[in-house]
Amino acid sequence: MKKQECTIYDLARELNISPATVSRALQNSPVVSKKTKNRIIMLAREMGYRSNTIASNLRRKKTNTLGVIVPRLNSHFMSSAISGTEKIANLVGYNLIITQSQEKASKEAFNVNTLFNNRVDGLVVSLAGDTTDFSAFQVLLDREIPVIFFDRITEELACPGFIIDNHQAGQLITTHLIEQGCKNVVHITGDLNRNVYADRCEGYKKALTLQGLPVREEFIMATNLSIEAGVEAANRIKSLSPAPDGIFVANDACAISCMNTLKKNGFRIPEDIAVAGFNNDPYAALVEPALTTIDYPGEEMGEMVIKSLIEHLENKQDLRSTNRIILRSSLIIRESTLRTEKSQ
Amino acid sequence: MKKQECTIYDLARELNISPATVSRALQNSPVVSKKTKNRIIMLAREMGYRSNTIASNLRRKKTNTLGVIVPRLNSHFMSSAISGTEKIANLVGYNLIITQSQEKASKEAFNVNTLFNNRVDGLVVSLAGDTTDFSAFQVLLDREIPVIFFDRITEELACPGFIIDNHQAGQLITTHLIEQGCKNVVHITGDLNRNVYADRCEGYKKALTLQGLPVREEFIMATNLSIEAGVEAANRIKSLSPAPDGIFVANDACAISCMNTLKKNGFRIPEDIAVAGFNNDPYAALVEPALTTIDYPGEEMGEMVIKSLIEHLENKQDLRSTNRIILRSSLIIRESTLRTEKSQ
DNA sequence: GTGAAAGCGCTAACAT
DNA sequence: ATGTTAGCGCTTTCAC
Repeated sequence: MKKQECTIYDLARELNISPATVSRALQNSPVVSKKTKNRIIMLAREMGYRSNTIASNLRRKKTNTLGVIVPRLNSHFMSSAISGTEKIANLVGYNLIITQSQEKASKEAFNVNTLFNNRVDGLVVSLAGDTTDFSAFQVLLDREIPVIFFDRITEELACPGFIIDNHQAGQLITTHLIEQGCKNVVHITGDLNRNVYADRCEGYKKALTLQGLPVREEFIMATNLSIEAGVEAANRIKSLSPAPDGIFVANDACAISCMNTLKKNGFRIPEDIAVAGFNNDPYAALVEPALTTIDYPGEEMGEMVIKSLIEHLENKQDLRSTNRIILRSSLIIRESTLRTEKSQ
Repeated sequence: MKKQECTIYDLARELNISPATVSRALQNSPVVSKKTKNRIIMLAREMGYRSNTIASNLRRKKTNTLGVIVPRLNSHFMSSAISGTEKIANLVGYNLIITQSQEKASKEAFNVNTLFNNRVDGLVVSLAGDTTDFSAFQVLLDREIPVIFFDRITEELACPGFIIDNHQAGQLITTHLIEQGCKNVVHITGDLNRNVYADRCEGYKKALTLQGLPVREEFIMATNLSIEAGVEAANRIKSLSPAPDGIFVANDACAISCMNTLKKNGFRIPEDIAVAGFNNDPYAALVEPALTTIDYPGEEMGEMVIKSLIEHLENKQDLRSTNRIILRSSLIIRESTLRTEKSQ
C-alpha cells in the first residue's frame, strides 16, 4: 500500500514536542539539545520522513536552485560545460534545472519564464543562435535575480560573461593557415548575431588583412555549422574562384564533415586544401587527417560560471566588478593543416 | 530599484475582488466572466505579476515536473534521448529537471533523493554503470511515484523499461563480421552489470556458437568504453593469439578510437581487422573507413518514455501492462567491415 | 532549549 | 459568477 507523507508535525506529535524544534533539529541547528536532536533524527528515519523542499522554498523565499539554458546539449563543449556546472553546484548544495533552447529564441524566452516562475535563485545562459530580444531576461534583472552568460554572451544586458578570446583565436588559426602557405582561405561560420562567430570571423579578417591578403565576402559562408552544412559548404567550395587552399570552420563537427566530403571529391588534405576547426572535440584527433583546431575549456568554463554565480548569491563576490572573464584557449596543430614539409 | 513581488492578493486588492477569482481567472477557468477575466489579465501584465509555481505546487501537491537521471549527457545517444524527452514534456506543459549520475551509483542515489525532495511527479532513469542497490528508487515506488527506465534498465524493480533488443543487435553485428570472413572476433564491452552490455555480449557469444566458432574469454574485454579504453584495447589486441581479425565494440567512440590506434600500428581496416561499433554516432559515418554500427533510436526512445510517463500520471494508461517496450534497431553496414570484395 | 503563532503564495471546497 | 476560508509543509520571530 501507499506510504503516507510524513511531515514534521507527525514527528512532533509522536515525540510530544513542537514542530519548531523538529524543524530546527533537522537543520542541525546548534540550539537544539543533542538528545532531542538524536531522538528526532532516529524517528525521522524510522518513519521515512523526507523533507518537503517545496514548502521550505516557499517559506524561505529561496530555492537553492539555479537555472541553466543552453542551445543544445549535444556538443562536446556544451556537455562538458554542463558537467562542470553540475559538479560545482552539487558540491555546494545547489540544484540545477538544465534546459535547452534548441537554438530558438522563442523556446529560450519560454524557458526563462518557467525558470523564473520556479523561482530559481539565479540563471546561467548560453544564447540561442537567433536571439535579438532580451526582454525576457530583463524580468529577472528587475528583481535582482542574477543572470550570467557564458560562451554566447550579449552586450545588451549588464550581465557578466565568461568567454574565450574568439577574435584572437580566429586570428591565430587563420594566421597559422597562411603560414602554411594558404593564400585563399575560406571561412565557414555560424549565426553572426552571436559573439562567438562574429568575433572568430573578425579574427579571420584581421589575419588576412595583416598578411596582406584580400578579404573576399564570397569566401565567408554563414551556415548552421551542422554536419549537413559541412557537406554543402564543401560542394560550394569546389566551384569557388580563385580555388581555395585553406578552410577555417567555426566548429569541429562541420569541419570534419566538410573535410570528409572534400576527400570524397578527390581533394588531398592538407596538400590541396588545409582544414581547421574549432572546439577540440574528442573526435578531432581521431579523424584522418587529424584536425587542427582551437582547444576550448568547456568544463572549466562551466565550473567558473556557476562558482561565480553562487558566490554572488552568497554575497561573497560582487558581479558588477568582473564583467568579462576571458579564459585561455590554445591552437592545437594537427595533420589537417601541416603542409610546410609536404608541399609548397 | 528592485521590483516587488506582486501576488494575486495585490491584484485582488487593486480590483476590489477576491484572490480566489484572480486565481481562477489566471488559470483561465470558465466560471469567471470574460469581463473580469480581462481586467485581471490586463492588470497582471501591467503590474508585472508572475505566478509563483512553488506556492501552487505546494498547494496542489503536484509539481508538473519530472526528474531525469542519465549517466552522462555527452554521448550522441543520450543527448538525443534528452532532446526527445524535453520536446514532449514542453509540449504538454511539464518541466524537466535533468541530472547526471556521472556513472556513479552514489551520485545517482543522491539525485534520486533531491528529485524526490523536490517532489517530482515522476522519474525517468538510465542507470549508472555500477548501480546494484536500488533502494533509493524504492522510496519513490512506495509512494506510488512512477519510475520508468530506458536503455539501461533493471529487472530488480517492477518498473517499465524502454529498450532495444541488445541481444539481437549484438548477434546481428557479430554474425555480419563472421560472414565477412572473420574467424577470431574480439568483443570490447562495458560494465556487464548493465543489461545493454550484458545483452550485447550474449548476442556476440550466441553468434559465435551458432557459427561453430569458439567463445574465448580472453577475447572479451570489459572496459569503460571511453576513447582512452579504445587505445588500450587496441594495444592488447596486438598481442592476442590467435590474431584477431574482427572487433565488435559496444559503442562508437571506443570503436573509432580503437580503429584509429590499430591504423597507426599498421593494421589495414577492414582487410587485417574489421571493426564494428554500436550507436550510430554522427561521426561514425565520417571517419575512415566509415564505421559499421547499430542504429539506435535515441530521440524516439526519449519521446516514448516521457509520453508514457505522462500518460500514466494523467491516468490515460496503465504502466503495469506494458513492462518492456522494445524499439527497433538496425545494422548499418559501412566500409570498416566490408571485406568480401576486397580480400579473403 | 523549546514552544506558539504567523505566514510564504496559492488553490479548492463550500457557501452565497 | 464571486467570495470565504482553510490549509499545503515549512521556517522563524518572539516569547518563555
